[in-house]
Amino acid sequence: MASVRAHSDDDRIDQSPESASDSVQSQLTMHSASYTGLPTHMYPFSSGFVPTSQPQMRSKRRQVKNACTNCQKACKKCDDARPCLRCVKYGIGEECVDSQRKERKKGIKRGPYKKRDGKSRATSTTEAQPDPAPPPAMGMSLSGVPPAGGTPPAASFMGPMGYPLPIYGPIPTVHKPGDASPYHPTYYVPMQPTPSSHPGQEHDGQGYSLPPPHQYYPPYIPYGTMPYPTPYLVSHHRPDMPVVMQPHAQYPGYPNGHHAPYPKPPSAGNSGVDVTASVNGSTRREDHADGREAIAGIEGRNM
DNA sequence: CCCCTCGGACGTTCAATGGG
DNA sequence: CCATTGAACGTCCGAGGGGT
Repeated sequence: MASVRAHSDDDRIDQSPESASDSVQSQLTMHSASYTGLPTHMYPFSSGFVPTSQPQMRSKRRQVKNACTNCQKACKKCDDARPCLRCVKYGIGEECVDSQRKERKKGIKRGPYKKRDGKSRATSTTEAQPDPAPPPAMGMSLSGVPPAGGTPPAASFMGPMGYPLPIYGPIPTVHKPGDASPYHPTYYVPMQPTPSSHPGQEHDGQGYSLPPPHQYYPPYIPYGTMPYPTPYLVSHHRPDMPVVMQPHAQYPGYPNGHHAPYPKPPSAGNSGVDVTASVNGSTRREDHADGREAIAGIEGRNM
């Protein structure tokens, strides 16, 4: 997941230098400390948080379990929320549905496994860190206590994105594939911009510009008190998308049912939201009768 | 300059395999 | 049975090119 990169213009919220268009930052994704317990979100720290003595390292890229169909088509970053941020931005929240996953092949024969080179019993996934001082991927432990050993994390008590842990919200439960799409209301409590988080920083997960505090401090809602449908009424509280959504009725269906041009997202000038991305219909992949042929293109590509 | 396209790097999942 | 392996499958970064 994800991180944020500051941009000189306030609207960029993406962590990647990628086109502003799809710079829909998926902070939600990185928030859910779900999948493996400890989130391995990407680029968690602004360079300001990373000791300069250490080479800037990218933490692992974090992926959502299941991108929505729109993001999948666009090969763009999605998040766990539905509608995802990108769809919300393009006003196609109602079309934001999980993509369908192929079933994995079975019965594939495999050759004999390579022998381990005799050393560690580290598993492939829990590989013993050869690095004595592994990068502070999280810069924290779940307990909020800085991990023992190694270099002191740059932001020991910060959750991903630098949100202080105690108010970071609940640790979502792990869901297995097939479970109903979990939704955990996520409360975004913005960190204070740091002097070091300046525009243009790459993959630092922090440097986005923040709207005035009154715009991005979400109301505190105790976990569990928000009814499930809420996400459809109130957009995810996040500093970069302080958008109050209307019920789906807000989104007019496409004429003929599909593939009309996405509405252009509101202009950056008036919302502080990333809107540099226009989704202009003719080129949207939804018109994917061509180009990457929508899903077909994806399948064809065999990504 | 902005935005879209898409190749390919990278992450995740999980069946097959191997060892205790 | 469980740990490990490794390939299938998925996500999405980011370069490059077209459009405005």
